[in-house]
Amino acid sequence: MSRLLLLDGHSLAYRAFFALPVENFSTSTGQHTNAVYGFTAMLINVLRDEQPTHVAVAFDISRQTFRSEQYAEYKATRSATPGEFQGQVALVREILDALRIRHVGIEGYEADDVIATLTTMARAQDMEVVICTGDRDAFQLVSPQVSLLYPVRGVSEVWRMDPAAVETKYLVPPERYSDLAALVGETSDNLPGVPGVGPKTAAKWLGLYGDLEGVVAHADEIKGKAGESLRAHLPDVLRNRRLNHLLRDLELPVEIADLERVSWDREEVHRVFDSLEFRVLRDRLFETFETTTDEVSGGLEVQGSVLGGGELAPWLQEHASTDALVGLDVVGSWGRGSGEVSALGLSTGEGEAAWVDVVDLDPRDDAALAAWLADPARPKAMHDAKGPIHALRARGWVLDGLSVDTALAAYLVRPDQRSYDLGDLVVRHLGRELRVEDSGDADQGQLDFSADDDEAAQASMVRARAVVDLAAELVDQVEQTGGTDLLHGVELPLVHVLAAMEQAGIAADREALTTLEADFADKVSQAQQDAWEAIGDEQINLGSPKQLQVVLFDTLGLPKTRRTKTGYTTDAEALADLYVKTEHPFLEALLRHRDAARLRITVEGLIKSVADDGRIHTTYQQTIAATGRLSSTDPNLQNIPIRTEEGRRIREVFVVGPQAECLLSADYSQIEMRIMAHLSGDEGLIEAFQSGEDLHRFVGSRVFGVEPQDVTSEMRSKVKAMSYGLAYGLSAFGLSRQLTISAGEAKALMDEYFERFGGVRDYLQEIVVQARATGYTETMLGRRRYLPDLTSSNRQRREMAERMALNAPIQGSAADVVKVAMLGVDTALREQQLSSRVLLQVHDELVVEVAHGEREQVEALLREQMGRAVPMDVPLEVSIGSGRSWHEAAH
DNA sequence: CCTGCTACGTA
DNA sequence: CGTACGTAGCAGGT
Repeated sequence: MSRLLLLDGHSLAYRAFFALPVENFSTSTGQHTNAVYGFTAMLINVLRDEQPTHVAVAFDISRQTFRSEQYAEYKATRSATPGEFQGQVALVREILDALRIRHVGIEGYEADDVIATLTTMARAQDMEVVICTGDRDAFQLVSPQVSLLYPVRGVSEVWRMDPAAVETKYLVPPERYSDLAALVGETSDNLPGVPGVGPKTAAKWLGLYGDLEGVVAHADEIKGKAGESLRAHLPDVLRNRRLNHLLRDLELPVEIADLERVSWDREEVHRVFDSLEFRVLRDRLFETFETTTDEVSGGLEVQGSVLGGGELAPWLQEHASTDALVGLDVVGSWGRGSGEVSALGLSTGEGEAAWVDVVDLDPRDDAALAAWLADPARPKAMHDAKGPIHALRARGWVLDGLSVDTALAAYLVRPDQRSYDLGDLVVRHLGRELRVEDSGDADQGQLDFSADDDEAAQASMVRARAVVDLAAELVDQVEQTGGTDLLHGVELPLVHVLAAMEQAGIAADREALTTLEADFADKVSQAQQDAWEAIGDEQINLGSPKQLQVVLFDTLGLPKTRRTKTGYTTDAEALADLYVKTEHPFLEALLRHRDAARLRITVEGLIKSVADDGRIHTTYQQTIAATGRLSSTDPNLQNIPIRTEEGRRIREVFVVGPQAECLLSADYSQIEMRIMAHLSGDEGLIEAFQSGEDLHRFVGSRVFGVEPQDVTSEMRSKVKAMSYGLAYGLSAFGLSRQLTISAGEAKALMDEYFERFGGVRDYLQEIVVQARATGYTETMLGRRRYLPDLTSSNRQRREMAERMALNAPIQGSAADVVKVAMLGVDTALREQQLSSRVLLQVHDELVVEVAHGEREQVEALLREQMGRAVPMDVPLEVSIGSGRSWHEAAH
């Protein structure tokens, strides 16, 4: 039996809007999403519970309808749509498009008329109909084959209204509901009914005289006050009835057949849910429908088996001895620069597969495997290879010939995804499930392996197969988006460099760490004492913003700070501001406590991450930052303090290893500004860098029209803030706030800047124009970032996307340059047979551990490789320092 | 135990 | 109303 589900998009979204607190639902770009969320959650539930074969969503197009033309006051009492709701309907439509659910709206009519018409059409084909709406007018459509889901308690629950339920609630059958509503009136539509007549009286009359026509015909016979009132308001009643009657014969642009459920657009679903930051909802969507819909055509096929001792060498010979790509799945564990392999799954593109438990390898297998892994002429496809590389290496196997990493390829195609899970990619790009294709042939584990082993083996071989298939698809997509050079020339070779850096780690001075921790802990308790004392010894938790707010704004009655979602901010800037105003000693102690607590926590984290070899091995993430930068986790070594004296003490604990001579830190000076100069081609800025003059002094002299030597430090810091701000899409308002100058002064400063450096202005404008047209920005090496929000009708989202568009090519090109430099440095170290090693990358800085006697050579090599990483119209200046610790090496 | 929020460190 | 990250503790939910 076919079943049509009809939803009233506007009414449900509107209900959701009021049911879910708007402040709890917004994206990082500030888009409110409570209505979209509520609607989508409800849609998923209803689809799951009703299992419709056909679906459509009806929308009101505008408030002007034939009803408001006939009766100007129709719905006139409804208050203006809240600003936070506006725009969310468009997002609901985006979700529906992604789910491939048709939505219909007809100018001049209401969603309910569309629903009534579709109901009539579906009934003509003998379909069941389920209507989901918060509008009571639709009760008139209910019949034995047409039920209605009416949301209650916000949107968390629905009541199923069938004829019996309508009658129980309103005392009349559904076909009389409009008559009843005409008599009683509908406040929300601004349709006044008969004063003094409620549902009970109306139902009684309708029972007596059959229908509204009968009631009207016998109006004279009805006694008492109610009868009098009815006769006085008959015109209203008739008007109500005319207006609440739903039209069932609109001309619609769709037929019932068009509404049949089809598989959704996976790519689009991910994109839309990503942009709305609906993680839980996305999971629920996939969980609920993954098995019930048929958008994936099945699992993956492999013909393979568990190999025993002595079987791997011949298998490799037979299936992996050409330049055809082989998928490799490493089973094991890894992290913090090391790992362990327990098994390997392999598969050819044809699905010839094998699995081996590494303990089963005999010496011949081991040798054959080692040779195959290390052979650059035997191309391998892997997914997220860096971890597996650690695991293989720990077993003595070196990997070469990594020709595709599917995680990296997927990252280049779409760099703004939150994860590149293999299963997701398989479903998304291959339209298949990451599981074994059911062939009905259960004769896989012929040997005496346990079922668990066999299952693990099958899963691993399927992953290997998935990786080969994905590799082909993704390599194609990378090629189409111009990323092939970036993939093969930069990202793939970089995997090995990063693996080596992680494996090396950086030596830590444990004693110094312990001393620091104790030191910071003392400062924390001292500050805590002082803070508590300053508020009459009330021992509040200084780390709780909530408790702080009570003390600051209630107990102490200090002036309120900037609002946050949950109250008033207690951030350092605001507290410092309050201190200037009030000089309250609590604030000084609190700020001191914050600083010390933060440093202590950083040190504690570092202590926990010192490995047995006395070194800290971070993990670099190569597929996280949408701009192309690396990120560092567990621990993050890219945010070790440097700005304050106390913070810099932490850098003293990162030291040269016992076998090495010193640490060397090499960083690019003003790389982002140089990239801006290069990309914009601005003559003034290029001249600034070629002149060798201090950049900000040079720019300051142009902007303020004075000689470079007459640029004051105040002038210099202003243009410095502006220069950097420009790369982030800074506005005049933001500049004024940051420099605490008037908006007018900030505006004048920016105008003058752009007047002097017109190329920069033109470039920044052009980036946004270009990105809006193409949908993406590009770095110097062709790394793309897609920014669909550039055409959003929502100003906040659009402007956010514009700032991202300004920044992405600059930050991303800098990332490109540093990555190329890392490859160059790595290669040069090897070619010159040096044993010095690159240990850390901090965006524009490389930290190298220099082996004895290599300092000068390494320094020259760094200058050379970093300086000429990518040819540019301005010189890339590298500044280098060395010392026993990272702190000493800073310069 | 998980998640969102606030706060804050780096480039 | 300035981009890109990662981490930690709190608070409130499960």
